[in-house]
Amino acid sequence: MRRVTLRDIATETGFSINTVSRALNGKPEVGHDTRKIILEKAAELDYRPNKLARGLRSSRTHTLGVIVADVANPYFGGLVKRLHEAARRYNYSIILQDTDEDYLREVEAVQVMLAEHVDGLVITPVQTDEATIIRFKESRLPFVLLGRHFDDLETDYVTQDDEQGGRLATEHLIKRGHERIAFVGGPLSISCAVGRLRGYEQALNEHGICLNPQFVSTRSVTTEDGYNVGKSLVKSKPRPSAIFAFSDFVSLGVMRAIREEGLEIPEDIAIVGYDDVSFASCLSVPLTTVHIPRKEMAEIAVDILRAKIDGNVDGAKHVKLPVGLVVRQST
Amino acid sequence: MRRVTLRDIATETGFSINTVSRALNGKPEVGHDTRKIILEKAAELDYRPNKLARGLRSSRTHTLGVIVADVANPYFGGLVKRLHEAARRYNYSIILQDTDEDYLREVEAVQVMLAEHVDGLVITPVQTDEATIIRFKESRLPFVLLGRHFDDLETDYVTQDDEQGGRLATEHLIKRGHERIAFVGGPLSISCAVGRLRGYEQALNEHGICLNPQFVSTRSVTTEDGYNVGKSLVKSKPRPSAIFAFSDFVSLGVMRAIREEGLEIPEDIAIVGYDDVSFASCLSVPLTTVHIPRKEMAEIAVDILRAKIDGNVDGAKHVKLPVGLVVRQST
DNA sequence: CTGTTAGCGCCTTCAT
DNA sequence: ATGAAGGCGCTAACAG
Repeated sequence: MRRVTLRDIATETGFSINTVSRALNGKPEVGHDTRKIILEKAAELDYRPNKLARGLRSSRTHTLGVIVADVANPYFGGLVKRLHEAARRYNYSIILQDTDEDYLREVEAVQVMLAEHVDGLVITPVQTDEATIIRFKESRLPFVLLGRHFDDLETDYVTQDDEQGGRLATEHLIKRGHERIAFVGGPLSISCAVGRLRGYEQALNEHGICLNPQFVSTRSVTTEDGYNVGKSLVKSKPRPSAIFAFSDFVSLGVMRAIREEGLEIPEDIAIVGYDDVSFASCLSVPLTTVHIPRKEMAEIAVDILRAKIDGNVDGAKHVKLPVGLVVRQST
Repeated sequence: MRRVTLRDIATETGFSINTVSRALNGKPEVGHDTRKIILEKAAELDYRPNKLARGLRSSRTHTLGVIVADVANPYFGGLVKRLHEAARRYNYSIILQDTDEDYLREVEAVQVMLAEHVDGLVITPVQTDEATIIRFKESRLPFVLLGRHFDDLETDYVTQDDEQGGRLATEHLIKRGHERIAFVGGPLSISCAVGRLRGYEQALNEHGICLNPQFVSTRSVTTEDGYNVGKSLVKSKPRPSAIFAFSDFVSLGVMRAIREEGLEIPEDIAIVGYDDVSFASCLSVPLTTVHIPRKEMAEIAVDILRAKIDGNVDGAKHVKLPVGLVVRQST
């Protein structure tokens, strides 16, 4: 029950392997009848090309590498899903590597991708430094950063507009009448954290609210972090009347801290998250959050890669997509 | 800036391509010094084998296929993460396909995996029928079902013990003094749904509680479903004092329905979920739920696959791992 | 111990 | 419009 190869079709139809190959690849220089016969036989035998052989020959594997920090996190999971969808449309397969937020793993993942001869690479780093990225550029493997970028590095990237997101969230709270708005941010080594903080500051500024340093922290990534920071915020005096959190996961922690103090959301403290992760709408108090256009981001990333793979490059592409505020009941 | 090949190392060291290959592959029949020279040169040149060529030659790609229903769902995301970890340990790469719970996509995914020449396949189907699976067996590609199985099909599988899970959850509620325990189950086309229902029935039986058909439904998969079923349960008279839901996602919906009626968890209605998804512990009322040993499941699945790939087979393996109850504040 | 020979399945010349 | 030859990079078989 061996695999069907070009040779099989060749012997069965009487043509040469070559003609068969050409017919199957839709080359123009094949006789009409010949092509028909060959295609029929191929279908009959359920021929499927051997990607390995093809890849070896053409040095194209029709495979994209995807490196993410944590697939178990629905934020990345969603991204991976979209990437897969986009890639599928062009018959690209996806090789996945999870770095578990670990820098060494990321380096390793890159090596694997190189060994796999992926045609292109999407990488969604979270907290790595630039070294990996620089190494990339040297490897000449087409790649694009997703959801994060480095200001001082000339690479292609597709991100959400975090400044806008920060502004949207903060302005929304201001419009609801809040002035004591706390910012439970992420570490500033993450580019999105910086953008969101800037947006927050801008919004306060524009509305003549001065920033209270006590209300600003930049070290939360997990729910746990959110809980801890939330705890101290809730106990501070005066306490904030609203909180803008780095992510929906961080929000979960903050919400819990708020509730543990016997306070109500949004009556006592309003809260806005970020990411619009799947469960955000399902919480007991559905979470107001910033929606990231993951689908578009994934599609654009794949398009950029395809262009680079096909050699249609005209300088690095920098795409920053607008985000949207999803107002639910936590504000 | 071409890739380094065996030939490069061969010419530079003066040995034949072959010897180089053997040295690099750790074959015993290579001289000590020779090996040393070759390894050094390989390191110096930063040689990395071409997986395509290797795969073509040896018909082993050192790649595992993973087909899941929805990576964006943290349940599957977690599974994928674990699979990746397990595979990584043996230097297997992972090709991912997301079926989006769609049967046709699943069929397509299998084709892709075949074309990719993966060495083995892990498949985590949700609601497909057996046709895909049967087709597999014919393709002679080593595969293992994860988290689900078919009673009447002789295949390898690794699952959690859903009957036990159903029993654990129900017994826990009974011990807490509940008698009016509702079951918000999943469609019985999903094997886990069947197991959980059986466990539920058994537990009730053993404790002499008779099953109230009004309290049993089997059609919830999403949070939305949970919400709808929850709504009607909450309004029924007498209403249940506890609810055992098919999954944590379904629980979210049920919890929301409960709250909307102005009832408290767990005081008015206790609730137990299933899956122990990442956010279950972070909810305002942390969810009591059944923990599935995903890590072990993933590891065993990979081990089974490795054995099959290496031809060490001794009949289909059926592994059913015990689950555990994680008691939190929703009960 | 090491080298030679022979493909894996495909595609790209070049010839016919 | 078709065929023959060569090779992508690697490994397995057989010599020496």
